[in-house]
Amino acid sequence: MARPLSEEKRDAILTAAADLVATLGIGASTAKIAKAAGVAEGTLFTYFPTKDDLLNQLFLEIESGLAEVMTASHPTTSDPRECVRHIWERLIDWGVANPTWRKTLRQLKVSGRIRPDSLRRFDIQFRETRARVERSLAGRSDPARMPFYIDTMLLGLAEIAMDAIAVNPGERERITQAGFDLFWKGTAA
Amino acid sequence: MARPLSEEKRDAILTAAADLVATLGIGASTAKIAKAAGVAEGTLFTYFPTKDDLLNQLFLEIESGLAEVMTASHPTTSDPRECVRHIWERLIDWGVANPTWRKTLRQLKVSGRIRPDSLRRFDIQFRETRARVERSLAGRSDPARMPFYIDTMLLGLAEIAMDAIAVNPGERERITQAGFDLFWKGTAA
Amino acid sequence: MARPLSEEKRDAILTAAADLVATLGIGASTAKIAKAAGVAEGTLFTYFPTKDDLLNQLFLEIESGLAEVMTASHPTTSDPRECVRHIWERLIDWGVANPTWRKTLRQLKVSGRIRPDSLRRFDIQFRETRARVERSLAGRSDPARMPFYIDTMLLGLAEIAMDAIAVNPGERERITQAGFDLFWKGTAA
Amino acid sequence: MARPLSEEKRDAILTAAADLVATLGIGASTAKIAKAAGVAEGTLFTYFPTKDDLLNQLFLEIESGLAEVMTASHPTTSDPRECVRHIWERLIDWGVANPTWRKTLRQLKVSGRIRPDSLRRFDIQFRETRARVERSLAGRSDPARMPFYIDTMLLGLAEIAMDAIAVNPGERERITQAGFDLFWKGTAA
DNA sequence: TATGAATGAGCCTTCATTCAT
DNA sequence: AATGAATGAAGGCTCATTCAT
Repeated sequence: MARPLSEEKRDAILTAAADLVATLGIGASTAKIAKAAGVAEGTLFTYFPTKDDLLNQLFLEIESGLAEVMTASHPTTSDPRECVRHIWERLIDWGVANPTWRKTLRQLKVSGRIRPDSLRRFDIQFRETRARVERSLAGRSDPARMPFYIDTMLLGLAEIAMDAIAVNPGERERITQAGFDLFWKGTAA
Repeated sequence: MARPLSEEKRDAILTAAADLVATLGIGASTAKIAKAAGVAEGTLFTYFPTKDDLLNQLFLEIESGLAEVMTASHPTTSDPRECVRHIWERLIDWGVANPTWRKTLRQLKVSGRIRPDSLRRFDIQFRETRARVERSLAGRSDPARMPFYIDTMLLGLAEIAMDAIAVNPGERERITQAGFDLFWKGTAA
Repeated sequence: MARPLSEEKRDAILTAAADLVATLGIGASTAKIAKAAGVAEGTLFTYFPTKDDLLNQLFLEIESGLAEVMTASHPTTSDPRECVRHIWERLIDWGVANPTWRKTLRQLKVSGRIRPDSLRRFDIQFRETRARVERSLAGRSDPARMPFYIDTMLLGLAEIAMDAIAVNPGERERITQAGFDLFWKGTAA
Repeated sequence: MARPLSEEKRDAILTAAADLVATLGIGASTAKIAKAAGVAEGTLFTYFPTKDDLLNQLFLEIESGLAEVMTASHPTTSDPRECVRHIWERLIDWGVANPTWRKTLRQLKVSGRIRPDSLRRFDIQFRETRARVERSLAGRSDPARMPFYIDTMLLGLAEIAMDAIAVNPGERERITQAGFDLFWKGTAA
């Protein structure tokens, strides 16, 4: 009757990893992560058999959080523009509220150590939001370009906007607005 | 009067570094880089005193190449749209022609090891192109948003487009077009 | 609760270090020391975070041993001359018994890598012996010269004598005697 | 008809080596020494085929200087005590005037890289001075102990005194006096 | 399960020496 | 003779992972 793995410790490790990866890149050592999490070096490996596993779980955890934010709140209006705008703002809110996670995410994406299936998982979680955006753009955007606009550009633009806000927090409102306008006008047929 | 530093070797090191950083990230070891460049481990350090120096030079070299491409060719028409389109296409061309350099650049940017002055150097080299874009957008874009459009969005969008093309080379034409349209329409007042 | 640090290994490392430093100087590599101690290269650093730390601990360990020898045995007589002589002989005994430690000590002293607080620690350990010598010289030596005689000359002379014995082991008795006479007569008022 | 070796460069290298060895120990790199001497890295090796050769030459050069100082000046009196005292003071003078050389010498002696024949050479140069001391001690010191007093103790004591002065320059007079007294009284029969 | 000591490959850098110029 | 680029073997230290406790 072995002691069960502690959710608490798992989270502590993940949080510590996020912090250190954001700061130091994926080169952050497992030893440092363990210490920051308040667990022993070896304990980390009972929760994540491999550093790669830890990194992948971290990716999943963060992307889940982001997807959740998207799914959690629905716009009250049925106006297409307002609907996309609502999503856009949730995206920006998330980025502003979680600067560390964003940095971590960037490091992870660039690291080449996130497995294809980890990447795919995100698409699934994002599916519902995606559908809402698609409905909102329907009729006013070239249907052939829809995947490009939604899968490639929407998140890409949001990231750029978040970066800009990170550098210039005082401009948050204006950047959010300008970014959204660019997307909305740019995707019109 | 002794053997002069060899431009050839310097370039070989830089090229090898670009290849390996693109593949392995900035964790690519100096030993591997030296071997790939066909020089002794120690030789790398007579050309670049430090790994950080190597990384910064690499950044500078790549950004210079990009800036040069922008500056080298001028549009024939004076039509503003065509002028920006010309620049946009040079950007995409460069990205498609140098996929390794793009990957390297991303790794370097995210690494936190590029010195501020290296980053600033790029702004200077890009200044002329920037001015041309500014002139082209003048009158049709909100002046207050100009810096955001040019400094933040133009290159950002181009990068997203390049990524999309890298994943889907057959769609090059359509992505290039769609990306440009998004920018051009999106930046209208 | 994990495997405890092993006193045994620590000592093996220290002993190996002493041997190699005596022979090769402080340039002796940590790799060689680890191998000689029968532990992995990395293990050395779990016992001594830094080569400098190893060197300082080594210094402390050796000086402690020496100080202990001084403190451990007390002369039976209260005759001042015999008292100093007793100390002098303990000193020489120690040197003869531990030729490697003496060589190591010399290397360490000359290396410039022993921290001031490591040096000071010895003074403290030596304090009791020092007091005994001071009492023995009292009355027959110039009080103003006392610190010079005890702190500077006593140990210095002993070292010279030990060196001479090391070169000429057969002369041990005579050198010991001659050295002591030199000190005793030389410090008379 | 090749260019002859330049005495000047040789000296510059030797001087630079002395400085750096004093500061850094024999670990001082040939590259640093060459740079400090104002010559190219390779040039050092046309003057000294090997680092060991350089170190041995350095030793010889410094010991020669010291021996020369001893031989150069003769005491005016024929009083034995004054004669030894004169020598003792030359020794101390030299040490105080050349702190760097003393440090260098200590490093070299301890390094184990000075060849036996280099060591022997000094004995020869010192022979004349030695004879003078021997004559001065004759009659008042135990003849059997003469070699110990002169070869071992005289220079050893002088070194200790020099060290003490180095630490406490203001006490120069007193230390010189106390050291000499110790030697003189201590060597009486 | 939790701990942290143990491991040895690998990392960046330095170095004495050689050799093309 | 003088120069300094080229070399590859160390050097000190870090790391992901294993395993005794």
